[in-house]
Amino acid sequence: MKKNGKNGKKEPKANPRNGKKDLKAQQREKNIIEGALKVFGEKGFEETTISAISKAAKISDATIYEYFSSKEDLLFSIAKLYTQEEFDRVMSIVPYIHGAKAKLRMIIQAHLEFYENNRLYTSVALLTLKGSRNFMKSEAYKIIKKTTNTIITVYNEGIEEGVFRDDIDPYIVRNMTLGFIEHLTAQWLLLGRPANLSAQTDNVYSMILKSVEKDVDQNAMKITIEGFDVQQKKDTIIIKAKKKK
Amino acid sequence: MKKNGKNGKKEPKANPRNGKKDLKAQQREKNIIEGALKVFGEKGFEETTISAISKAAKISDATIYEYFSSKEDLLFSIAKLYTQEEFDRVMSIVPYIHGAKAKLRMIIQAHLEFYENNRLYTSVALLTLKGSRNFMKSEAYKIIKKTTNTIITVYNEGIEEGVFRDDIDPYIVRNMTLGFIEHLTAQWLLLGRPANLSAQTDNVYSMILKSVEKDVDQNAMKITIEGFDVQQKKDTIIIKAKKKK
Amino acid sequence: MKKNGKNGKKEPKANPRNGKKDLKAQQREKNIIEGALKVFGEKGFEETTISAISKAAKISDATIYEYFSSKEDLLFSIAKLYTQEEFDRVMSIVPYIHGAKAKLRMIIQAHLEFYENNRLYTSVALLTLKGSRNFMKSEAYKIIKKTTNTIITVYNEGIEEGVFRDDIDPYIVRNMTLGFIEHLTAQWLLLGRPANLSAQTDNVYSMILKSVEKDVDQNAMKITIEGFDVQQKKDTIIIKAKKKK
Amino acid sequence: MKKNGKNGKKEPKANPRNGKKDLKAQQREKNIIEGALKVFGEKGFEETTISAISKAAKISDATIYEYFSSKEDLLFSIAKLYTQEEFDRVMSIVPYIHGAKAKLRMIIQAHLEFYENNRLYTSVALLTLKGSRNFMKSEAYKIIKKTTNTIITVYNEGIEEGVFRDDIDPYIVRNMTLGFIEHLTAQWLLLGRPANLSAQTDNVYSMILKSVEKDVDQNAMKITIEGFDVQQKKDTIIIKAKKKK
DNA sequence: CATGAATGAGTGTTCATTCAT
DNA sequence: CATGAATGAACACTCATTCAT
Repeated sequence: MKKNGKNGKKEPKANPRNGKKDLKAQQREKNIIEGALKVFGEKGFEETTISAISKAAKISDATIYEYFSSKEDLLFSIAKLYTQEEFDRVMSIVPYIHGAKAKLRMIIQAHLEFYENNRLYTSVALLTLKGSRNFMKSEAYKIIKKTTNTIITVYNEGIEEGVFRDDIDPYIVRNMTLGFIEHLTAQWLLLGRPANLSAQTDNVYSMILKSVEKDVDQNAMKITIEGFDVQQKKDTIIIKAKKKK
Repeated sequence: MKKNGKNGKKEPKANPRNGKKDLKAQQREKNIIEGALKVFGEKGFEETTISAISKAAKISDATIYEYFSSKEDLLFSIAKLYTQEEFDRVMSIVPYIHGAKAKLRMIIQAHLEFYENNRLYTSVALLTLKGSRNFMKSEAYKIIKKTTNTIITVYNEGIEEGVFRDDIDPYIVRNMTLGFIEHLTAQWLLLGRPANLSAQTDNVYSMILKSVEKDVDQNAMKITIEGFDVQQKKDTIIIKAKKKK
Repeated sequence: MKKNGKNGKKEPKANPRNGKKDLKAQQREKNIIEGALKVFGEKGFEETTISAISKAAKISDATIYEYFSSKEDLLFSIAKLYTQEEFDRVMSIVPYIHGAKAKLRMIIQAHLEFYENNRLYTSVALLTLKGSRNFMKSEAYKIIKKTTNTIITVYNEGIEEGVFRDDIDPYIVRNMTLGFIEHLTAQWLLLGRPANLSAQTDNVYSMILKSVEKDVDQNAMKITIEGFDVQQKKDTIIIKAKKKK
Repeated sequence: MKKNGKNGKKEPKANPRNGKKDLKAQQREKNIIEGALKVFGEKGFEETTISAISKAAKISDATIYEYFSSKEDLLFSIAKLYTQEEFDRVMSIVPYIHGAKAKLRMIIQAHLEFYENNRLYTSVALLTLKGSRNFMKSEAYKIIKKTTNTIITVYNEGIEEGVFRDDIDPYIVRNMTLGFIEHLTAQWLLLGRPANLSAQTDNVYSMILKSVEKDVDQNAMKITIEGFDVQQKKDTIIIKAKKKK
């Protein structure tokens, strides 16, 4: 962004976010976002021109500015919309999932499926937004954060439930989970490998699970054998006949 | 990239990569890369101007084009140089590390330390290069790939050694490892959390290890008790007295 | 002006006002100013496009920005150049003119001739610059001011010499003089009346003179009549026969 | 003016200047003009947006076009309204003023007072309208002209009355008078000097008067001396004894 | 080699104006 | 009438890149 440096965040002229916003306008806004998504997704931010977006949305350049205050605002608005929708979708599923492990799996699955089903958005999110120094200051980012925080919540639930280790910083868990998912997704996006993203759900889930679940260690198996002394060590069990008196 | 760029990979006018390249030239090239690193690292690709780089390197705009064919070439060259150097450094350590686990740990440590000690490059690598659609086609990317492939090599070594599970796609392991590391690094870079990156080495290592190491499961313990039949299941051991004949 | 609000006064890249500035550059700068003068003079500031100027100067749009930091800077630079040149010209004449009245006349004549001989600049100065809220803050304006202050100097000289009234605020004299000249010039410019501007020199001069010169009152005429007593009052002369002894 | 303006003087859609124009509409038109005056006065023509005016007038952009055919039309309409009102005001005073000198003074006073009391309009008139190449072709300009012609009328009256010199082109007198007044006003407007504009009435008046009034020359003093022939020339009086018969 | 100087090509954003409702 | 919404038409300014010296 260069030009017109003057302004800062300036409400677009005709985007009265006053709830009732009539349907045509709402539809048009959606249209623009779809168009923008398409172009941003294919070309990236800098390579995308407003004119290309307006063409894709079949409206005029100027009209875009009725709905969004700048090219960047438009970019961030895509994230806001998609993330909010996805967040709502996931949240609506949550009540049906019981247990932290199942929730963890669900989160992974939801992410992978979402990315897989929204290739263009994925491109925007992983290639463009992640590199944006301004995105993190944006409104949209807050929603993203809310979403990713569910991983922390679920992890903590798992600790409560006694299924997850309690010796890891939850932020690290989130880092691992998202890092894994996003890196995998990026490979899928750019290299086409794996071919099927959501099919990786269980692979990802099981690996992360290994990292976070409480060890099913031998302490969990109390071995008693009549007439024998049983000593359980880390990875050795010593069974000796009881000494006769 | 817009402008003039008739582009097409075009050898820079006066950069005879003919081995003997005199020292002054070599030094100057290094200079330019340092300057570019500084500016790219602070502003990102699009916000960086050639003129800013030339100022930082204390040479003229035109001279940059004696050494690099384009702004993008310069960007990628940074990656090439840094990655190569880091790769060499790591490779020089390898012989002193024995065992796949130790090597895995070393790779994680090397990455985190490198990122921590090269903040500007980290910024370029994670924020700029990762989002570049052209980077993957570049010469520099091949070197990166070579580097990241060591993770796969090490993982395979671990399988050979019997310390890593053999039921995971090595690419998934690489994805997890790099995804984890890079996500963590990005958080450090952008949010300052964790404050100390390389200090996370063991946390990261242990979590990844959990995911990939061979289960210290009961199969690893062959239990035989004279006079008894021992059946080992996943987490149950059934010990019955042998039937007398 | 819209765009790029950021900047303020930013030295154009390649306008090293370092004295020696080679001739080609100097010539080119002159060229641009001539081109700009032509277009500004014909169309006014807002109606003028940089592209029209660059066409008139037979160089590229971008080159203009090598010499001037903005469209407005270019506009003001015209004034700076012309005023400075004219100021120098007038100053070189001054030594040859003696007496405040003659100097006043010369100033009027110089103004009218200059305007008449530089119709385009006159258009820019009277129609465009005079309405510019920024011009008064510009460097160029200072030179203008220096020029117009000569009127005050001359007026004060006239007071010293005893040819001008000493009961008028010199600033008012300047206002009257310049106001008269400029209004007349504007009529000439826009309506073509009077047809010949500099021919009005004496008309203007004599009218202004009437306003500022010391009354040629009866004190200037010493009346003596033999055999009579003559008393001269403001507008009465009393002549009485001398008393006979 | 750029943009859409297919222009061509085109009657505003819904401004049936058919006399009966209802009061609400009349009021609204006034409203718009007041709003426009405020914004034009503060920002100048190009910097002023229709939207800013509509905001100031608390109506919609489109409504402005119901009353005025273009931004420029609106600008000129301000002048028309103000000038007409001022003209009417002055004309209503005229009958009470007798003598060309007094009228001349009144005109000067009226101008200065009007400018002083209508700072915003003054700004528009002196900074914006005076530089407009189109204004002179406008309807509004005719009214202005009618107004300024009173100076000529009064001057001619003065000649008739024998109080003004008859050897000056009346247009020159108008030029001097208006030039003086406007230059002084511009200084007041932009530099705040003089602090009090209308207080300059007498200064201005007396200076202009000096320029135009008939010399209180010796012709005004009829000298007769018994027994002598008195010849009065410009600044010489020749008194000769009458020839004895 | 190094560079000063020139420029082609590009684009986000603004805003006066229109018109369907 | 009043207006919300849409848009066509413009343009100042930037910068990567080239090339003569």
